[in-house]
Amino acid sequence: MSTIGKALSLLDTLSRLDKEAGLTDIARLCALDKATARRFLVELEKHGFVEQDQDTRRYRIGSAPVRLARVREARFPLLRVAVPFIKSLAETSTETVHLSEFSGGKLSTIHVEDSPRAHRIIIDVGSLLPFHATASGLAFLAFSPRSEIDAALRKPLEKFTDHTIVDPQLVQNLLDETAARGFSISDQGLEAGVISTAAPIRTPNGHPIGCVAVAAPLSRTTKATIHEFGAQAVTAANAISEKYYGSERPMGTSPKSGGQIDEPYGSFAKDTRHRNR
Amino acid sequence: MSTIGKALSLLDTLSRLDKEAGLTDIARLCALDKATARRFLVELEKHGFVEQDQDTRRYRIGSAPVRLARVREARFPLLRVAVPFIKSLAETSTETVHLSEFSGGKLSTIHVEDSPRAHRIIIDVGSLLPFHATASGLAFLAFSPRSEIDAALRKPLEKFTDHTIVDPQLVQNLLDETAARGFSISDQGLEAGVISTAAPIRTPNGHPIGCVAVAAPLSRTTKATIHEFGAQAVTAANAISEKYYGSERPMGTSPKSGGQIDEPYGSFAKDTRHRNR
DNA sequence: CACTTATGGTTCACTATTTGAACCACAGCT
DNA sequence: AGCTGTGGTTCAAATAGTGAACCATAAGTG
Repeated sequence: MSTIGKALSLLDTLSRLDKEAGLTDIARLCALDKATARRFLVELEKHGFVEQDQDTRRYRIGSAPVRLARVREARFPLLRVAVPFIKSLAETSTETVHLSEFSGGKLSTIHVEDSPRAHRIIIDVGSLLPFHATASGLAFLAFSPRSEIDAALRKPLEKFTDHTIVDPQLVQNLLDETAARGFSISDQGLEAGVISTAAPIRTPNGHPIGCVAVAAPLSRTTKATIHEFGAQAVTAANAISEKYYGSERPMGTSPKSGGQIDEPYGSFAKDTRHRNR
Repeated sequence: MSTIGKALSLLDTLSRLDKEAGLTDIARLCALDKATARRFLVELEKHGFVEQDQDTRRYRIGSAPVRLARVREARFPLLRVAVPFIKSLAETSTETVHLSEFSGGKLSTIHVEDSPRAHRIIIDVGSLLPFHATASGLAFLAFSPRSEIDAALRKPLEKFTDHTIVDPQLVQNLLDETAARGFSISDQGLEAGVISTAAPIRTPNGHPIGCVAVAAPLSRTTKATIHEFGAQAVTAANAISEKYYGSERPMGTSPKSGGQIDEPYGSFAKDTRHRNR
């Protein structure tokens, strides 16, 4: 792997820790030499990607990503576009709704709106969503090209609960169902007692970039409510896709396929949403 | 320079462009070989730091920084802490107020609240603030260690307007005044007809991390109003510093800007690091 | 229609950068 | 004192990075 790749992996690892970390820990977690880890950290620090606490000598994510994120969001405001829809969906569903984005080969949670109920599902911003065991992962894969599906299913599939489906063929069946239905369902795939449903946010040419997902305690859901949440997730995800790619692009792109998406079931040409804010 | 440094500089350069860029342009702007630029871009893309438009083949900032920024902000919410103060200051001053952060050797604008007036100063998020020619730069330097001041003043100082002060000794005088007063004043240093005043946000041990600045049209300001804005900037900056580094308690009260100018130097109690989760 | 001049992308011999075992300095413990 | 844990540094050995020259394609241009 290239030096750049290693340094960026270090950054990634550091960002997934839930506290600031010392040099030795970072080196161990990244499987790097201490000297190497330090050179990386120094270099990353020069550019503001990490910073070292003056007192504790520990390292944390720096402020450079904040600037980059703002630059990206200024031109490409996924969060800004998506959050109102996520909020609205959380209100109407009264369940926890979260938004994920595909980045660096992984699907990460980038926003969460908690359910207003006392008994609710808690999801952390930044958490990773395994493809085979979460509704978001299934929804993302179901609309991805074959090559990506195959690549994901070739890896060993971790069994998180008694209900996690780890047989690639059975996962493939779920993906087929998802593609046909427009939204995925994960019944306790990652966490016992939690059922989720998700729909993909996609580029104008149909490539998914993330998902909208609703997570609820299994105990208070029925097949009907889950399907209702799924349909709402599709509506929200489509609305986000449209807003995100629709009016936003001053640069001349996609001369063809001027807005039509080759979706699997003809649901969302313009305004077939069930509810909207 | 290390490979990592070069790659991160590329990322920085790409982020400062105001449109997506092609391979050749990127290579030229970064003074890199085309092959090298491409290898960097591919590597950065693998980790989500850039992405390539499928249609135009141009590159833009990817979504990985968005995730990193959220992780940082979750533990280190400068924007979340600062924005209410900036807003409040923009209201009471009726002038444009902006927030800058030091990162990677440079001072960048990370938030702007526009003046409500028709005649107002426009500042872009992401813009760089030269140390000798802006109120923010002066305020930042004035509270930095000698070594950093010397390093900044050793470089050639660009003359942006007829009023820009480029003599290192004269800049040093401004810094001394700023340190004594607690806030800086830049009279048309970067842009003719614009006067600004700024105060530093600082760590508990006094090291500046960014600035709060007020920018107004010269035509409607007097010495008295500028000093009033300066005092208000100090109040806001100190309040932000305190809240940012002070307790881990989430925001309770709304910002009050009615206080006096507290002692501007080294007034923060040492504090143990905050925890998370 | 051949020619030019852009573009993005690739190759591979050469060489500069990265690597890591061993090192130091310091701090807290026993 | 000695031990064991930090963070941080060194330098010969080896690996990873480099870039001139290359290809393929597309859009002009006479």
